[in-house]
Amino acid sequence: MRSHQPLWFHVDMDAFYAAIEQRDNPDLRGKPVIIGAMPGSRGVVSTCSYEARTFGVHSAMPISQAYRLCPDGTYIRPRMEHYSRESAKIMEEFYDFSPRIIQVSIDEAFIEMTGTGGIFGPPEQAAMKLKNRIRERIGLTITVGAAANRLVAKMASAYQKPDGLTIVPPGTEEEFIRKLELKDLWGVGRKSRQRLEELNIRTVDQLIKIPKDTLGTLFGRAGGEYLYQVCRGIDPGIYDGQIKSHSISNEHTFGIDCKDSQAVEDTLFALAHGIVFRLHRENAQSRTLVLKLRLGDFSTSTIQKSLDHPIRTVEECFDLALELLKSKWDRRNPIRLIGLGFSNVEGTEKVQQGELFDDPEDRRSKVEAAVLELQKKYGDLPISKGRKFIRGTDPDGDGR
DNA sequence: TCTGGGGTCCTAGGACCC
DNA sequence: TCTGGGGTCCTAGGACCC
Repeated sequence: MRSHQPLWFHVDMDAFYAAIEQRDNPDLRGKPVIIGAMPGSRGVVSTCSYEARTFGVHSAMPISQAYRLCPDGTYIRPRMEHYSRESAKIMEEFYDFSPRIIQVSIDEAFIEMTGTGGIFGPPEQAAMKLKNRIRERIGLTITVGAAANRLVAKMASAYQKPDGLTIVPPGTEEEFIRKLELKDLWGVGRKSRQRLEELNIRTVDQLIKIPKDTLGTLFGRAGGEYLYQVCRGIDPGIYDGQIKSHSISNEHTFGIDCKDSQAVEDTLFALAHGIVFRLHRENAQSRTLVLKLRLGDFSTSTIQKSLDHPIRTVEECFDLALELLKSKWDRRNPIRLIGLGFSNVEGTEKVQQGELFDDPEDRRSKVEAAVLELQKKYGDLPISKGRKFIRGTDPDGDGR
């Protein structure tokens, strides 16, 4: 069997949420469409159409600012379920081109095209077939980057958008990357760029000249190694599917900063409910709970606690969350955002059945499994009801 | 400008054990 | 009495990505 030159495509859907809304509603085509929070509320732009971008609007921009720049735009709340279904349809199409798909977000995926030349032709041809397929069957445009590894394919897809195609032939990686700005390097954000600028490094050319040891001293061992590789087009192994740990979290930003303990606790309960039920749904478990607080001045802190056993019930999770809240919040400081999450989430294979017996928490856990079944049947119960419901079925009858 | 919500990965310090 | 190195786990914070 002959060996093949590795070939990866990175596919990015163009202005995905906005493009779906424009496809579904012809009145919106050719117009600025902004998906995200509603003007007047706290929140940001999630995605916007290319027409909106000509006004200077972009992702992650505060919605208030977007509204000032583009008051006549159409503002739409995201319809995530709809977008997820469209995303799944697109992924299905990708499987006709290769069995190796790595979906990295709702609107992005890697496709390994190594050895498919005999079927789809050279990279240009294969990419055009893929783009045509998605346009014809889904009605959306995509941008494709092609290279010998995922890191360069990813940066190639960002090079020309929308409806773009950039191919970086093997051996020309460094030449391609030299055309980019530092901010275009994947994994180099605002802070790293600032630090590089302090050192008078403003271009990729300048970065390539810095010895690996020096980068290590400046950015830490892992950070230095990463920078050394990324500017040379060497893939350190991004998205290799090796997920070491996993976390599940929910957070909520109050419309107005909140110092009403009852309101804060109610929100905390809803968050606990959300993450515990997701844990059950994923058949997973965790011993570590993380509470996140963001105050009125936007300062953010977290506090976490690990137990010697998995947290399995909403009650246990909520009680622990309250304990963390009490230790971190002095009640005079209004809260902007409160978040709750599990970290170090693992699959439940490791649970020893024996230790579940005679455990009072286990009965609660079973009650919650039953509630989960009901929710599957009848849809999500309102959270406020959920709190009463679960407390009302308290198997210990101790009123907690 | 006035900043969502969901994540992953890394660092550094401290506790504890051998 | 003062001293070391390594490993593992936990915690808090921060950079970055979509």
